[in-house]
Amino acid sequence: MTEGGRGRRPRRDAEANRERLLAAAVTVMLREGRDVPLATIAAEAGVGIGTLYRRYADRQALMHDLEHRAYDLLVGILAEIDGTGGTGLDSVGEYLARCFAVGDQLVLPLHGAPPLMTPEAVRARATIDRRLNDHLDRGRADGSIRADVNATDVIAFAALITQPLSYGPDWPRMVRRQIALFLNSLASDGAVPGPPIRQDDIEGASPATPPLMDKVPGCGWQSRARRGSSGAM
Amino acid sequence: MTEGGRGRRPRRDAEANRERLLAAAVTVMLREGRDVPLATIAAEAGVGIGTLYRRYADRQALMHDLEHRAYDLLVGILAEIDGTGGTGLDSVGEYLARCFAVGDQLVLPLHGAPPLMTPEAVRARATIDRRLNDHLDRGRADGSIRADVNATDVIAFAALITQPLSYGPDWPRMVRRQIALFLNSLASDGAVPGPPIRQDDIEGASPATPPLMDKVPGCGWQSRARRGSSGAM
DNA sequence: GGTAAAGCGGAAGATTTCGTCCGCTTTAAC
DNA sequence: GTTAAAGCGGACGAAATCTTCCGCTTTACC
Repeated sequence: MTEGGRGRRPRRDAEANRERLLAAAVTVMLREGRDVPLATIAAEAGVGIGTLYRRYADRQALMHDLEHRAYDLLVGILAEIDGTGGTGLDSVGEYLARCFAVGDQLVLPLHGAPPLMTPEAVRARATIDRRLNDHLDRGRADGSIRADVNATDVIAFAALITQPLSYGPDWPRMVRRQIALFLNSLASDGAVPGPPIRQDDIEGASPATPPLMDKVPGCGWQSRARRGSSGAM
Repeated sequence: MTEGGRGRRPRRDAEANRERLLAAAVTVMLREGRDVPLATIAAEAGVGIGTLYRRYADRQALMHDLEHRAYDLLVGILAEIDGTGGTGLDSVGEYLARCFAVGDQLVLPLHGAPPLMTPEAVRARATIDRRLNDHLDRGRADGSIRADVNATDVIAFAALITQPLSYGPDWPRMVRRQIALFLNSLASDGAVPGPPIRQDDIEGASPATPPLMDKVPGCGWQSRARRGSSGAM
């Protein structure tokens, strides 16, 4: 921002600890669920609880940082795929497969809470939408993808398959089948009812009575403290 | 069980309170997330915290009862559909639409924790699998459904779309599109890679490193107390 | 090396939630 | 109406988690 070149350079260990905290958060939450005590995360990272609180004001701040990292991951995947050849459908399939592969990393911050609205997050989502639409356009041009689906449909499907479900050891195979069925649909020519939904429809809209888990900013996502502090807000 | 006809009949208000507790649990969890204090649920139900604890030993017991109720709901939906006419594909579509419609009720107990293994739960899942396969068979006979998909594929998809996501007010429309795309695939004749997965594969398997959220019996699902009591188990 | 600022760690107090306990109320049976 | 058992409610002690605070350590710069 307006940091200028004035102050002293930040300490190297500080940045390292930040990385370690994020990685530890994923590891521990994968193991014990999203509600692990922050102390457990700090311990996994090998730092004191004070260090965690220095970096992140509360649980929510940590989750937000994880969400940013998740978007980086997705944008990175799309960048890699851009280089690959194949039809538009191939690219979409590759994207979905890779999303699922890194799902554990995404699912923690990305699901269960309303999308983050920071400039970076909004920009990342726009980028993902644009790149996916490019692939879809290419697919329509090369005849591998039907006309009436768009990036939002792909993103919605990706959101579904990257969620944490516990259906046992066969789950990955089951999801692969779901992906195959989805790609099948992209290639077929049946009609999808209703108008396509564009990213702007979602991005602009108010959170409006989401189905679950986000009264104010989050549920399990925000610190359990100060739950009832502001009443009806 | 071996209750016999011996003892006094249970009080009517006791059963009423039980219903009220289950309904309140859904309401409140929908509003504040799965981790609401049990006291909040009791308050919503209009009973004392003591009454809740009389009925349910801990949070997990309550969740299990909710899960049973969720299975009842699904079996009920299938029973209703059996009467309906239409192709096999129509029936599957109707099932998915109704699953999504009652998704809020299902999603609380059914997702995020490994499937319940009580006799009733196992039987309910078997019933659901059987009924869905019947519809699929009928669909294959009437030509509306391809050969290489089975009930497990439908159940997996249903599990995906009934999850709690917060993608704003357009989410229902987006899911309807996903359902349409899925039905499209059922009707098309592309090949799904890999062998179909049968219900037995899942039911019999050990929980085996599920992707998230179930170290021992649950995470947010079990009481937060006694978390670290038994060490490595 | 010396110095000052930044970062670190963990103990301690505050807060929230759990889960029990026991006296009071309601119900079913007579 | 009476009685005894079952059910109810909420205060209370225990336990877990959050969050702050401050003395000690490490780093960047000279």
